[in-house]
Amino acid sequence: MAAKTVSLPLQPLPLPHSQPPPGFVNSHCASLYVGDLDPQVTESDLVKLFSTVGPIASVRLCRDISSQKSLRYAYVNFVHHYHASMALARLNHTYLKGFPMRIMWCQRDPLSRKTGYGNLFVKNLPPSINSLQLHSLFSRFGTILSCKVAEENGKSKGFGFVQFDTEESATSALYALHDTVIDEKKLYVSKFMKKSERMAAQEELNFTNLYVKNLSEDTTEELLRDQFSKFGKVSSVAIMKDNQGKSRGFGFVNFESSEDAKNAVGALNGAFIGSKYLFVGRAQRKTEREELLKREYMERCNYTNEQLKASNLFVNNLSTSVDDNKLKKHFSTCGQLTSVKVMCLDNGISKGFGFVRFSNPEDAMKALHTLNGTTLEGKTLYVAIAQRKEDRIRTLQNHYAQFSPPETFYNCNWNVHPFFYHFPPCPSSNQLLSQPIMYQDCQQYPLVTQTYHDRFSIFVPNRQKEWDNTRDQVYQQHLLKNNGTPGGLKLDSRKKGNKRSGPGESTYTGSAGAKGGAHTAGTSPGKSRRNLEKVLAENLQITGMLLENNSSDITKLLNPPNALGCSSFGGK
DNA sequence: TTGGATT
Repeated sequence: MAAKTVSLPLQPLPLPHSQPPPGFVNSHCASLYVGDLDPQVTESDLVKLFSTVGPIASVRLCRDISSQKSLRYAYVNFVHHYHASMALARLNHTYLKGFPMRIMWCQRDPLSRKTGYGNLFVKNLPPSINSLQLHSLFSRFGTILSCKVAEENGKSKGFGFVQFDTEESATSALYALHDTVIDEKKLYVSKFMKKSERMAAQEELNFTNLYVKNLSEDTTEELLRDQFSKFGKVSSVAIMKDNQGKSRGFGFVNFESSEDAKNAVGALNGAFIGSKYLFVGRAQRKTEREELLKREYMERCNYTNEQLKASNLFVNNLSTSVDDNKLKKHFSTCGQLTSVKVMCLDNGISKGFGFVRFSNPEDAMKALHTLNGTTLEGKTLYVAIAQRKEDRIRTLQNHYAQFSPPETFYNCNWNVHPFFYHFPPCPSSNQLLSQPIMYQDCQQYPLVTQTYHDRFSIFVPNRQKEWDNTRDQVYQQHLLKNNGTPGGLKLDSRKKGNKRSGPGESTYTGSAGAKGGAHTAGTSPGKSRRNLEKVLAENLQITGMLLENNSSDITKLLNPPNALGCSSFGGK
């Protein structure tokens, strides 16, 4: 059946050391998972092959309990971690009885396999790329846990999988390698999605049935039909009613065409109909809704409260033209959203800020890092981890307590430096709640480094220059107004003391210091951005080479010698 | 052309 022949090594490999060298990788794990085995592979085949690398403690080939047929995977337990590590480097993707083995560190916790964390799907691979080459191509972006090209009868099926140990590595690889041309084929790289998830995504694109809520009591099915028919042929309208025949405030409108349904969502979601603002969105099937709720619940169970908090983002400086849908569109590029809300006044006009909740904190962090400072409808977005109201009040009160000058500061008639205008004079909790501020504290999120800047600057790190320029302009205008003097301050020594403790002074120092803080902190957006840029730059070079060179050069490029200078055992 | 694992 398989085109390739048995490929046991012809002679035992030379062992560079019988014992792990001092200071070698800290892990004690010496167990490997060996998958995708030929069904004919036996325990003795595995022992024979793996013991060429180092002493083996045990091998277990998993078999069906009743038929005793091989389940095509095994555990190989070495005596030493070092030899396990070496076997992984030398034998992964090599052929045993015609099948390339997929070797991984033994990972008993199925979570990463089940969730698809860091997992990519790659398709449109040229037939020349096998698992080892795919591994080489992706390995520059991080640590690969598992990688394979799907094969049938020894021939590539043109697609494969690469799972990294972090989402960050996977995202870097995706951005860098998607659309790269190899052997005249343009790679397609995406996040791995289970079939059910893809079907659901497809369904989301092709829906015809709409869920309509927030209906006023007097809204009739006829009125709804009238409104929705403006966008295309409506096949049914139903408002849900209670036992007394009273509207339950929600219903369904089904269109004949999915395009019309989408247009209706765009136009009528948020529209004022009857005496209320409608919510209009894709109707979910009952099972789908139940599944979603169940999944959300399960996902929440896998995260700590602190991480869950970090799935919700606060988005400020929204244009009044941005509604829930536009916000959703802008943020859904970073992952699956579970809710989007632009906060509005009673008259439906946007308050200029909103909240975006992702299904997981990783996607929320990606959005925070990639979308903070981006432009939407002409305005520069400010994105931060959302805080609960009570946390925000506490943070702000602490903030003001630290920086507020004595009461006399507010009562005097100084010509105050314009930097001070950032601060309202009376931080009562009512006032704190009445308007959004530019900054929400990140201290609750465990993965974000705490710096002075993180806690106290009201300025967005990667917009720092723009902010500084704006403030300089404000200050210049201020100077002009005051005949070129910095406000004509007449300070006695007491007042100078006050000024030094004033909020504007502290903020200015804090934000200036933040430039260093934001770019040197271990997990800061600055570093992440730099890494990504580096990776992209490297890839551009590689892509350039791939485009220019012929296939033999490409093979060399994709198939560098592995850790021990040995590319594989035969097979090909 | 979208995966996976019982020592």
